[in-house]
Amino acid sequence: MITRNTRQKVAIREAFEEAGRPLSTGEVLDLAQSKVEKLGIATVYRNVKSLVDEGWLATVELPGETSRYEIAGKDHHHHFQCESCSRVFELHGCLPGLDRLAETGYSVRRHELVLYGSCPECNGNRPAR
Amino acid sequence: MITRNTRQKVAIREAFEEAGRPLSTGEVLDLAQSKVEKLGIATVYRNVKSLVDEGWLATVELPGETSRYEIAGKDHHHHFQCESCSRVFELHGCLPGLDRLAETGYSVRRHELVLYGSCPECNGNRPAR
DNA sequence: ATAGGTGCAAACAGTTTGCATGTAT
DNA sequence: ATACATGCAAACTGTTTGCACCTAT
Repeated sequence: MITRNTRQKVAIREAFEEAGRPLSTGEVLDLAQSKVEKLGIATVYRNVKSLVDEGWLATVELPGETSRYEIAGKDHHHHFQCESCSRVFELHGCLPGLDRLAETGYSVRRHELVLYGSCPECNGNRPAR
Repeated sequence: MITRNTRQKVAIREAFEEAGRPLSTGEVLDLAQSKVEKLGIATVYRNVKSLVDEGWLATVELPGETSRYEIAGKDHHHHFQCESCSRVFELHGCLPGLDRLAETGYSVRRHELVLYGSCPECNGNRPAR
């Protein structure tokens, strides 16, 4: 499928590049609306979906949370969610042996790990925002 | 709050006891409806909530999935979701050092780990259902 | 008898879709 | 020029709530 470079799609891509962390559709809307006044939520959903289809974005699913999206192509990693500001951050690396937690009979294909706590900003270390 | 032992609440508790694995509200409805014909989904939600409040159930949140609920009081553990039948199973134990994945500045309070793959039944080992 | 629970339908939030209009190409 | 994208509103799904009726105590 041919994909046009509309103002809204550019703004959405920039939102991710500038945020440097996984974003929810709501966060994308907020961030991109500062560049495209009348941006609608449906357009955010449609563009995020097409960016995922194009392989430019990857979906980040979190327990009990609305999906986040991050720029694709990164190595295997997991995420951290701040219990105070709800923002999601990328962690690096993983631990070996996680898949061994399953008993005989189960075949494990992948895993997801999420850490929760307080992010550096909410922790007191420079609330920049 | 006083809590009555209605037919529907008893049926819901039994659904969990008989299933032996975390259940979604939809699964609870299906299972409990075989005992209480006209059970409504709102009643399931209300009873599940009150069982959680009473401490009899614990909420199990999974990435990109609707919440499951399990009988409370178990030791720290994680879950397995079958990618074929979508059912969720309980794993036992955990691995040390998971929280070390966070960089300096983050304070980790807890974590969630979910393994994905194929459950024993879907794996071929006796599709009992 | 009566406070609390149930069932149904309406209300809600997040997400998706239909359609007339707008716009990259 | 025209096929694809947008914005708005309606539709959908999972969950919650209002309300008249029901029932465990």
